[in-house]
Amino acid sequence: MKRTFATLEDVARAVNMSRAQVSRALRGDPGVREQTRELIKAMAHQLNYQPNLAARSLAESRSATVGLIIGELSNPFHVTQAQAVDEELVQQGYEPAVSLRPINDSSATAEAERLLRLRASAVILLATPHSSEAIVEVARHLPTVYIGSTPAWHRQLATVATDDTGGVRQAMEHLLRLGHRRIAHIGGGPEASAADRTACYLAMMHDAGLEPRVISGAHDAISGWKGVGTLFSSGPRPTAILASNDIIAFGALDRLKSMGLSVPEDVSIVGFDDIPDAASELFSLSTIRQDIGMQAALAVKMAKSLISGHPPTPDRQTIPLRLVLRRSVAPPRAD
Amino acid sequence: MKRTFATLEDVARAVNMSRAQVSRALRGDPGVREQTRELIKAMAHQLNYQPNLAARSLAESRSATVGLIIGELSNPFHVTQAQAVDEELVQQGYEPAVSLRPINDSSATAEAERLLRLRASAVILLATPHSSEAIVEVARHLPTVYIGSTPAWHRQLATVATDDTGGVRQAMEHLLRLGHRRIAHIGGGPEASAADRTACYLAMMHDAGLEPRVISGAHDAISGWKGVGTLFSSGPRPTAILASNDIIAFGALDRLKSMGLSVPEDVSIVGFDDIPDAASELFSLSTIRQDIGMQAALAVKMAKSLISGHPPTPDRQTIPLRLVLRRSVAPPRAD
DNA sequence: CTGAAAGCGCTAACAG
DNA sequence: CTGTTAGCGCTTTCAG
Repeated sequence: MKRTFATLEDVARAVNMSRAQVSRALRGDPGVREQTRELIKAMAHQLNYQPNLAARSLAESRSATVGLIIGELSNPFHVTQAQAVDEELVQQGYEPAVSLRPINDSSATAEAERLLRLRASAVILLATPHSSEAIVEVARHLPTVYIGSTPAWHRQLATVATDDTGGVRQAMEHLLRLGHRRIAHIGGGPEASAADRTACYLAMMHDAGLEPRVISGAHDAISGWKGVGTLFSSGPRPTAILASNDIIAFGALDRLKSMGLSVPEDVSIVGFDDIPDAASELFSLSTIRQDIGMQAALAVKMAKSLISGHPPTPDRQTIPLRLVLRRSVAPPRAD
Repeated sequence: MKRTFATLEDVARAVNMSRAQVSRALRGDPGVREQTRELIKAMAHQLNYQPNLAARSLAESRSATVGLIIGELSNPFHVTQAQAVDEELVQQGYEPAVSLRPINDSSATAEAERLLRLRASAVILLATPHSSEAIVEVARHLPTVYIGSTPAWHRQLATVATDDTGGVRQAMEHLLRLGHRRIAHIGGGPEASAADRTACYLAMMHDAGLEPRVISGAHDAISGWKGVGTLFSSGPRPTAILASNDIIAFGALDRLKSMGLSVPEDVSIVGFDDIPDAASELFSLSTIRQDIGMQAALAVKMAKSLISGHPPTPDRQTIPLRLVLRRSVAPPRAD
């Protein structure tokens, strides 16, 4: 079953021309008579010619491959982000090399070396690895764009950061303006994004002269579920909950419903990320939207600069966020 | 910033030997003195040598690349499946080329050609594309393993099928044995897997002399949510619901809770797939487990046969399913 | 066990 | 506009 492919040589012979000319014609190089190009293209098609990308990158001694490493595949936000970056990469003529293997601080080097073997010209890191050291370690190997909240610097590294603080601020201001006073927060794990959100929540509560209430968990549904359990089992009941991400919010929403509480009448709730399901009738979750398309476009643009050897300036850009209001938020019940 | 890499030549020169021998040593070819190999390896490491995979596959005129195309990235089941296949592929020495772009019947050819350019030696299709024609179309291009329920045949195609019927049968038998009589079904879309599940449900209800009740939707949460709305707004209330997959079940569960109904006291519910969240406290969903590891291993094994030119026999194997009982199922309330 | 030589399929630099 | 000539970095005979 070993198939053999048509080569440039085959096409060249068939049209009685040189390999070089065929190559030029097929790649859209200007120096080819239009008529010739048509002929060549037709023959290539007829012979079922597909360029051998390995040969090409060997000859060009560079490759269009850009690695794409995804944080948590179990997090729909990361998956959506990955799709956006992938699409942008393809659009810009790159060949994404996606890795589904979870990468942690210690496997980062191994993954980078894998990309080196593929002669990837850059890598885009989605919210992973967690530590700045590990991020820098990757950047030491090849041009790197990191999308996430962890601060890290290296001459071969550019960062697309999320304005976690600005996002939380918008959400909190809205809740406060509506009259909420007992606002609780269910936080994510130790990653920078979660930590930043929690820190901003605390600061805002403090500034408003209110008593903060933080439940810490991870960026998953069960944390939201448990968090609500804890929040409503003792102490004053919150009238609003700020979740560190949408998944937590979903878990929280679920628990509230099974406790017979309704949203937003009894409790308002705000998430973070605006993942696809947030807009669904099922949740109709107010949340802080991350503009994934903008992130992706910026990340690829930065990768391009890095590849060309001109690190982008600034090497860290922050994408603004905005609050999207849906049915999960209302003024507190007058009581 | 154009980095240049150490080549085999560089290492060879450094140890005063030929490229050929260095190549052999590094790849673990037997014909090398152990001491020499050590020396070479050390030098390669010191020079930070990373083999150029493009050059290798060009020289070998074959590549270790295997494409992996994922059905719906928004479906956690598919994502988990993809990770399992990816891991198995790596374990077997292949280089997965994952595609995040959604593939439909018409883009199938384009995607196959992309893989051809990469000289991928095979492709693994996860529940996509939907039609047998499109699946066969891919197989016409390169050795293909399809994991899913759509029946399709081609000499270069092997299938890992799910025993949808067996799975539904187990679930239904269990519900019937517990005494449920009003069992409703919320179905998925037109794909083969969903259709097979629905067909089996209908057959089982018929055999038991019971009145079937089918709500059709898609394999997403909102379908479950809406389905429950419909089921409980008119007609006799079901005591059990068989969902075509776990996501539908989650949506259903959610709606039931907000309607003040409790699971399993008021309604039992069974899903399909056993995605990671099903086991969570949050849902504790009884479901039909697909053994993802077994699927992945079989798929890669089949790919291997196909690549070596010996199509596996049989070319379609079915993975058995089993019912996993959790808290979402109980006997019907005596009324 | 080791080396020399011949490509794999493509692009690039230089002539016409 | 088109052809010729060199490689890109690696594996693979085929000789020693």
